Amino acid sequence: VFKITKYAQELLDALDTLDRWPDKVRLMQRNWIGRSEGMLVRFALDPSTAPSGETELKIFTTRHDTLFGAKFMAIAPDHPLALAAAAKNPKLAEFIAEAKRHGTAQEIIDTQEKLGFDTGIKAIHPFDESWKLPVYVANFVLMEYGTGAIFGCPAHDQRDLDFVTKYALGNTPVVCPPDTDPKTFVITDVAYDGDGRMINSRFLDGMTIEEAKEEVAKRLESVFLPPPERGRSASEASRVGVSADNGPPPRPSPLQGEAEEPVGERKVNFRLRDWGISRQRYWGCPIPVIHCPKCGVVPVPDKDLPVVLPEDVSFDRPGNALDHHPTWKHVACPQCGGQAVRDTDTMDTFVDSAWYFARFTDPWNERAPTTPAVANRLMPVDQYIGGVEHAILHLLYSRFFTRAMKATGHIDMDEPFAGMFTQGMVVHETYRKADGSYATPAEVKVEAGGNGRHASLLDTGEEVTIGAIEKMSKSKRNTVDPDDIIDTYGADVARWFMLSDSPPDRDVIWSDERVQGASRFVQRLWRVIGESAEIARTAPSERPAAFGPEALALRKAAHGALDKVSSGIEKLHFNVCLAHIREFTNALADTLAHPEKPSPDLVWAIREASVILVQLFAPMMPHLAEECWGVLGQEGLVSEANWPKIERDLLVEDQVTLVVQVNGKKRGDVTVARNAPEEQIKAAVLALDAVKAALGGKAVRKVIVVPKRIVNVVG
RNA sequence: GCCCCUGUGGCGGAAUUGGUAGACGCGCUCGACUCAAAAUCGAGUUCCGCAAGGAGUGCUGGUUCGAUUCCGGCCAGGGGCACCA
Repeated sequence: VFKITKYAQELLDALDTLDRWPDKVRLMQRNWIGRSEGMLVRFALDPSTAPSGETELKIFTTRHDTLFGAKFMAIAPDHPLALAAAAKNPKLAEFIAEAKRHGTAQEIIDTQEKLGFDTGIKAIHPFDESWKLPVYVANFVLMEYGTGAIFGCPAHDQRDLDFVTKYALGNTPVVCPPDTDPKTFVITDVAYDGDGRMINSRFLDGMTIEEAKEEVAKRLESVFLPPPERGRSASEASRVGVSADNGPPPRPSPLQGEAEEPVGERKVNFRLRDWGISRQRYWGCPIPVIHCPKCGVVPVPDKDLPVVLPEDVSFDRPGNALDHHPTWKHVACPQCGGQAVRDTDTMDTFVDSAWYFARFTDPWNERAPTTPAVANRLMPVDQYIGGVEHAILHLLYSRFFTRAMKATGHIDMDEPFAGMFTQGMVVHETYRKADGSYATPAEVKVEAGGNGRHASLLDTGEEVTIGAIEKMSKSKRNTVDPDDIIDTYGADVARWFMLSDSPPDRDVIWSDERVQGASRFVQRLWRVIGESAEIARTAPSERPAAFGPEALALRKAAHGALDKVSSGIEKLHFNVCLAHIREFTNALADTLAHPEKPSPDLVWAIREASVILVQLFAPMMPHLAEECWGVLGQEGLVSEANWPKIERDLLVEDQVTLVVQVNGKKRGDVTVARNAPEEQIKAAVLALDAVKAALGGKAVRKVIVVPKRIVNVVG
């Protein structure tokens, strides 16, 4: 077991430092760690009812403000007190066995009734020794969380309310919602968990929930009782109740022994549980431990590490193949040399994935898992990419493991992944035949008819219905074969399609029609580059001193695209980048379409543009790009070329077109010099016929000029 | 049940974070080329309207000169956790 819970707070706090992680993933981890602030409260037991001398019941609560709404206590079926009581009560034992049988099944939990069994044990309210609460064993209380025991406050907890309704224990509201008369406020079948003021709660009355929590915590922390082992009488316990209504909280008296413990203590509880790493299966790293009948559990000495799995295993029997292996597990004990056996459990494969990235920084190190100097230089991972399915376990374990490796000196950092990105899946629509069975995309022909799309089987022509778009799976038969894709379209088309069709964090729908669109674009690119290369051959080697309007327009398109794609890639906005590349390709193709013989400056611009174009799509379509690079007569490989330099002055326009609105509605536009003074812009706008018409003779109240964007005339 | 995210044309999706909604593409329509088809090229394509014009980013209120963007309330779809006290 790895004590990941020791790091719960730290793993939670550090989430705030991971500013390049998706909020969604951080939130999921936060919920998984599940911190809640509450109190541990010791309820004394009425000794005459305790099954075997128990003196108290310790519970965890986050709603200590509602202590005066308590109606019962409930303990988990496997709580020690429940087991002690069951030992003397066969009916209770039966109830516990029944509750455990249902225990874990997911679906059942939703529908399962809240059942309880009254043990006959009575707990004493910490603020009133005369107030006795029945202790139930209840099927909805979990031993794994908190102390496995709760106090039930039906008015403000739905589960408790459901429970109480069944066993007729009643409820007392202790928090009154704002703007509600406490005298008429009652709880019937919906518990109130909102904000409000305390009622029916003696010294807490009138306080807010927060104030009440604080008051209860202060009082319970300052009352001491002997620890449970020593045992004590109910009258001793009654000291807790000394705090009379509205009286000051009692102080610990000097008479009380040092060993005494407070009745209540503030406690932070986590949902996160420790990480049990043992698995009874072959596929995992063996746990490097040897069990010796004389020496007990002995770790495998460093010199014998790593423990290697046997390769001659058979899986013809159910159970653990390692355990069945005839020789592997038998070894000499490293301490006494006697006969001993290896642990045949292997580690959870999440253990391996929790630090492989650190190993990758120096996989040649034969002596140690990492070479700290190298790992510290290369880590953390700048950009980690994976599916959301790993948002919690793998990523949390990796964060924990990195901290553990810091503690053991294998790496000197806390967080393994500086940037994190969760990409979507490739999904596909499904096709269902009349008999309900699925057809694969390869068997189906999809046609777009007048009223929507239709699908039919290729061989028989049978109509099939187009079903939901789902994650590709064998059972739904909605998979496409990568080999077929590469044979038909090539890998570059597949890449281009997947990048262009959806933002990378969303699922991409594999659609043959759209893939054909990508394929057409690839053909077009090849033609455009071919034509450009033809012209570019005559380009002057010297950069022209001046550019004509057409050359200038092309250069602006090239550097504009370069600018947008460069920044888009950084932000992982690949689909938008690809749209800009297409736009730029269209601009280049338009220039090439002119029949006249281009002037030298335009030829030079065409060569510049086509080189930039190839470089822009090279990250997405490396094969095509290298071919084009060669066609353009460029040296070496695009993949090794420097990213082109943006000429920023080409991005600045001398003239800007401002949209003109009247009362927020677009009525026209006006083109002015980039730095035109506001007064000049206003005059130009008010002179527009469209503006005059829209105003309909009304006086202008205000003109709002947003530089380089918009002018709004308010009439 | 609790928490979170997302709703934009027939479809996938853009929109410099409050400033021309629909970039780019798929599909569709028309045209050119062709005996014909495919491919290619050109034009069009949010809706209503012949048009002028009007409406429009799930619905509904609000803030603002101006809202897909911000705020409140609903509705729908998806995801996470799930008897967590």
